[in-house]
Amino acid sequence: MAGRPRSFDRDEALAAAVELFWRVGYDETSISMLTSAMGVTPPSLYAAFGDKSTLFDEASTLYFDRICEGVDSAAARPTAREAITVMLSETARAHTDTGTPLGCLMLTEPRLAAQREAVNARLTRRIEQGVSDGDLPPTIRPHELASFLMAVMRGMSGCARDGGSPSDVAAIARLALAAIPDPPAAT
Amino acid sequence: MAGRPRSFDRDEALAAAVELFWRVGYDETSISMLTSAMGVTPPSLYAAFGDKSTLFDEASTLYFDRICEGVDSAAARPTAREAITVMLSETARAHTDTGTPLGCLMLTEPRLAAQREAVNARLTRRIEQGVSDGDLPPTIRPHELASFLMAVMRGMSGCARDGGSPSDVAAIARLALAAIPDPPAAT
DNA sequence: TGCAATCCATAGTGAACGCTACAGAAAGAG
DNA sequence: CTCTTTCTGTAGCGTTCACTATGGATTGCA
Repeated sequence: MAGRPRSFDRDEALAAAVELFWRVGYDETSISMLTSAMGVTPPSLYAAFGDKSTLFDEASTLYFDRICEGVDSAAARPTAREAITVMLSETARAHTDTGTPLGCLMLTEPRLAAQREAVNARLTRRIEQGVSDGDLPPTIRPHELASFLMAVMRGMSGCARDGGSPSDVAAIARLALAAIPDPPAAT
Repeated sequence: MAGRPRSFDRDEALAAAVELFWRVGYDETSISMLTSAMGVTPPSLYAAFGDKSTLFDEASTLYFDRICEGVDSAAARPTAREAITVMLSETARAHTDTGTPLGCLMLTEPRLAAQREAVNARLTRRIEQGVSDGDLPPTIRPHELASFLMAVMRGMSGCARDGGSPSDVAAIARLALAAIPDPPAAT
């Protein structure tokens, strides 16, 4: 019932897989690249994580959870405008962080459309809240604004991956803010 | 000196390659997929177009030329704001055109960063012209606005590929226009 | 009709892919 | 110690990859 314990740290290996998928993408990442980066032989990898697709699911879910923390943290700001401002500037910073791969795995990987849709939904709800709080004008359509912000962040990710400087990416975020109308001044 | 003429139309075969690369992407497109789509056997493909990378260069250049026609056509509008409006709405329409693959090859394919940079440069020049014409305020930085618009269009491409409806994509374009400031009214 | 040139179809190259069978090594349980 | 269980390393499975050698088919030209 006991058996030999595994000789590697599963969490560390998974973190290495996240970094690799993030930097290279799913299709371009081979099993041999994964075993090298994770410090594990193929049979150990398959025993611990299943096949490549299952491993990617787990890795991308781990990544997604971190994204959601950032989204929730930004959404906790008192006004929707502040929430959006924080989200965009934090996105600009993260996408050009030299300590991680450039851009965003969730916004880049074609097969993660469901994650994007989930973030879009959270963003939509926060914007709806902002409308009912009166810090966004009632004329806006929350889902459309959320989709616009998702599009901008995806564009920021692509700009970062193309070698755009942190200030280039931050400028995109700053200009996007100009698209968000102020509410009519309540007297 | 004469020799047997080729039995396929080179332009038609190249157009099929463009469609396939556009729909599937460079890495995910195999030679066998290309030979099927183009109606050509591998030796004929290699004789007519060189290797896969060379074929992609030719196909993406053909695609790029069509993009540039659209950009130039939009840029010919009398004001920069009109030019941008046309460019965004035409992009929204093209990215969801059911007669072609969804999204944009140039904005999607990682190795086409040079083409994106070229479009960004054209856009920057048109915006500079708009500033000097007085139909954009002198406070804007042309390169930043161009990068913002590129980011939005890339986001529109991703939205379309994720299954966003034409009206979803068009809404992104419409909201982006709100980010462009009016010039101070010249009396 | 024969020659030279060019293209096409079959078939297969070596390499890399995702994945796994197998046997030995390392742990707890008795 | 032995037994059982689980992990590890080697080595290789079948498939697909990009790409090409070879030989026959089809043309223009003499």
